[in-house]
Amino acid sequence: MDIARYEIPDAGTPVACRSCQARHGVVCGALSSSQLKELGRHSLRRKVEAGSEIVAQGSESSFYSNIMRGVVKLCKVMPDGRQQIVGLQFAPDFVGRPFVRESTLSAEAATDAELCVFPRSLLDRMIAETPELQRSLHDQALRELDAAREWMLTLGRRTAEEKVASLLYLIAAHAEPQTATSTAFDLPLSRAEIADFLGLTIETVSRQMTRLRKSGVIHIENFRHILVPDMDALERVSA
Amino acid sequence: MDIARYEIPDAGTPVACRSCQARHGVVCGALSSSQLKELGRHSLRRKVEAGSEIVAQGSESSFYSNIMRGVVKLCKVMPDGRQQIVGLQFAPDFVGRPFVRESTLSAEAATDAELCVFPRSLLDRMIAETPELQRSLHDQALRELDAAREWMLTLGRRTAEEKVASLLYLIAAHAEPQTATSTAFDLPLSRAEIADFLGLTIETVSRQMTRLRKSGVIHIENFRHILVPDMDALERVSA
DNA sequence: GCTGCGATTTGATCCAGATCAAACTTTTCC
DNA sequence: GGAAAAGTTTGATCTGGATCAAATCGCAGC
Repeated sequence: MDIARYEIPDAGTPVACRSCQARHGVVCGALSSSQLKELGRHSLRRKVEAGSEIVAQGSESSFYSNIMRGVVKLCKVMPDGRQQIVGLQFAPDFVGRPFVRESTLSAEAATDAELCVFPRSLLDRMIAETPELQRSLHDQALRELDAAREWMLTLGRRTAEEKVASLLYLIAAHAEPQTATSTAFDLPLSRAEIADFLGLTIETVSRQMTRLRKSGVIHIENFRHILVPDMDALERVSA
Repeated sequence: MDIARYEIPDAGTPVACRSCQARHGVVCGALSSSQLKELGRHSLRRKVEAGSEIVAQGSESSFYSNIMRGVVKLCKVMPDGRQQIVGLQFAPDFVGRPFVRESTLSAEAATDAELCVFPRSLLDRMIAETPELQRSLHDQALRELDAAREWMLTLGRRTAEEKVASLLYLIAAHAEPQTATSTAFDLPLSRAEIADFLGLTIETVSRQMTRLRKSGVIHIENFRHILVPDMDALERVSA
């Protein structure tokens, strides 16, 4: 198999993926060392900047990726332009839809990110040969399904304030805690993206952020940097 | 393994599951005939009536099921009683959350239904031994994930009328078509359940149903029986 | 057939969040 | 360093769907 055949525009350095060889992650944690080596030979480390599309909605993708660093948003767009973010993925998640070529959603880097990109055909073969890998991907799919259903509850039944608090809580839970109770992080999403995640408008998101700030549940610095002095308090307002 | 150990209250007739032996379905289609026989020996055919709970939110379930007949709704409830239906499952879907014992949602029969119930420990062993079964369940999980994400778009970005039309379209798509364009079916959900699926109130659901009826997109008989003369028209108003 | 009850529809009013509009803040790029 | 552009906040007003209230329908039980 020749890596050039799989080269994608602006694909980055064709080096074996060190992080994969460290066996972390949904895919690489489930592979034997010879499989890791083979995957490494056909992988491209690719830096993508915030906003660039990884997979387009409606397109057929010949690639899967592992997220090495950064945040990826999964997005659905209606013909008239209405838009909904249907998932957020963090390192070391796997990006791609096994078994179906055509994507019903787009994947886009929400922050600057680093991916390990490899050909679909190769991983599909490894999935078929490696029950442990199938299990690992099955497990990720089930975790994503749990998360999606939790978000359905948020979208359908929570108020605007609860929605914003829930999203902040979700993101904070992926950041390093500062102390036992407090956490600080940079929001990976703009107000517009938050609105698209929560089924709100940017104005409503902004107003609810202000509300949370005035009530002391969060501190905001420079729009993007958030400090949560007490995670329990944030959880409480997210209902 | 003794089936009595797994007996559940009011569990129904302990007969081998004929339909499973016919190899249809997510689970049974992936098993060898000896596995089918073993699963059959430990299965209970169980009739459940509309409204009865199959798995309770927050409980630990020792059972999985296959849906033989009927519709099952997956539901999340907030401490204050707000409620969201997060999935509908039809025969021959598999019901249960592999790998995690505690359920974060409840499963409830939406219509009178018939299930094939069997012990978690047995299927977990078969999953570990049978890549084909893992694959089949992985595939169902991914289909459910696609569906969940489609509903996130509906919940977040569609209007009340589009929501109601989308749900009718979804259910109609599971019914036998009458002619090339028209379909008739009995709604498996009450107005209250529809509201809980769509993040609306029963009054809004009722008004939108009336609206769709007055515009000729659907005909309603006896509250529950729906005729869709033109599926394309219904799809159009669901945006 | 009458009665009572749950499910549904219909009507009147209210309000959370959308929309429209403008100011302000930060970043980008000459 | 300054101007334009992009992102965010704030304010005024509107509206789709919620809430409150009542009538109607269909069915189970007597």
